[in-house]
Amino acid sequence: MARGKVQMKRIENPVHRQVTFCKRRAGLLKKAKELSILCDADIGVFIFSNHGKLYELATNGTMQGLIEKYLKSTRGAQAEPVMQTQPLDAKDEINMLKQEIEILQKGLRYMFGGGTGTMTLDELLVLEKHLELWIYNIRSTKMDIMFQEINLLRNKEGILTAANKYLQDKMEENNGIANFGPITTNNIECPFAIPNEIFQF
Amino acid sequence: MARGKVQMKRIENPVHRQVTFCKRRAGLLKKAKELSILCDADIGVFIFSNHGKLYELATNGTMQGLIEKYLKSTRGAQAEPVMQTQPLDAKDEINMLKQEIEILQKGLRYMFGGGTGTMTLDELLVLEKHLELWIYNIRSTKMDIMFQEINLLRNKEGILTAANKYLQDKMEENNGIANFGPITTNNIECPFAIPNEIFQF
DNA sequence: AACTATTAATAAGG
DNA sequence: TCCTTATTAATAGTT
Repeated sequence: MARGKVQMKRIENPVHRQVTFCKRRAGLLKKAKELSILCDADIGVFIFSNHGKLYELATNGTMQGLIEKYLKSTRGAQAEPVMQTQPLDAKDEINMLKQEIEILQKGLRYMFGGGTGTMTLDELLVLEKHLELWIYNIRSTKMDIMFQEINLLRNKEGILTAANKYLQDKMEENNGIANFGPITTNNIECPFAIPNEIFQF
Repeated sequence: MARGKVQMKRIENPVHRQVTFCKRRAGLLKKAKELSILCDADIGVFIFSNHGKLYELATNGTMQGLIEKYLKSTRGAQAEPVMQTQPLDAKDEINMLKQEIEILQKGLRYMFGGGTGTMTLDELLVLEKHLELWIYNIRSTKMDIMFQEINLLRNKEGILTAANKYLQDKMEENNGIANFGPITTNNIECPFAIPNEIFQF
């Protein structure tokens, strides 16, 4: 805007480009601040130079708060995850769960591995939607199997206790002499009594 | 910048303010685009009007991609979550896990509840760091308790089976007549044989 | 929305 | 990188 009109294309001279970058960057951030003040707007700007250096401005609160606000205001335009409606047999379900675990673990690697994964934000949003359902399914399956096991063992306990009592009665009936007391397992504490709440997670 | 200097403060006249907002918003986005083109920079701008309407510009790719890049470039300056190093007794551990579950559930409400929660991004980052450890702890505790239960029930089974055999031997010894066959529970299938892999999740 | 007087931004040069 | 200055671009107030 001075000493000659500027062509709207990349400045090839690197020194020239760097100078212009500094000047116009300052101008842009100033303009953003002014707009924010004059018109009571909430503005976020971030600029990555061609060498990857970040310059940012958040006019109100933090950039993170602004990004949250931005993401919130753009939610809902996202594709709904496709729901599985058909019932599956146990083997298919286990395979499905395993596959979901793989995807989930990919997600976890992304989230906790410092960005070394390659998931896109879109993938992450789908993952987000599926996560709760996956956890629920996996928990349900695990709990079902374990409770089934526990109930079977309790049934065995009942059968054996009954058999025990029957044999003892028979012996008393036949001999009239009981040479030992009744055998029970009631003195063994069952940890299930304590932490039932934990299974609600 | 014309017909009089403008005071750098909020324009109180709403009509005036709205007009200025439109003009300067267009100017700001134009400047951002020009800077991006001239200097080969990657720029994201988002503007929330005082009525919450969003105007955005992402010069290269999508805003989501830019936000990812932004978040990635600002990671590492975050505070490390404080790790618990002292061993805890079972009750404390359960309480800790419960508390962590509450925070986790708060996080889940935030992530899946459409933003009705009030977690900040900082909270979410801490949550992120803790999540993997929490899940591991919760799983370990649950598995420990359930395996404990299962082992106790198996012990009971063993005790009762032994008692059973002892009583039967005694009866045969005393009577010389066994009026029924041995009682076992071996015909009851145990589902644990099938899906052991699922517990590795 | 269009116009235009005026200010603000900035390209080139030092 | 900062200062200066000629010139262009943005825009405040008006119609």
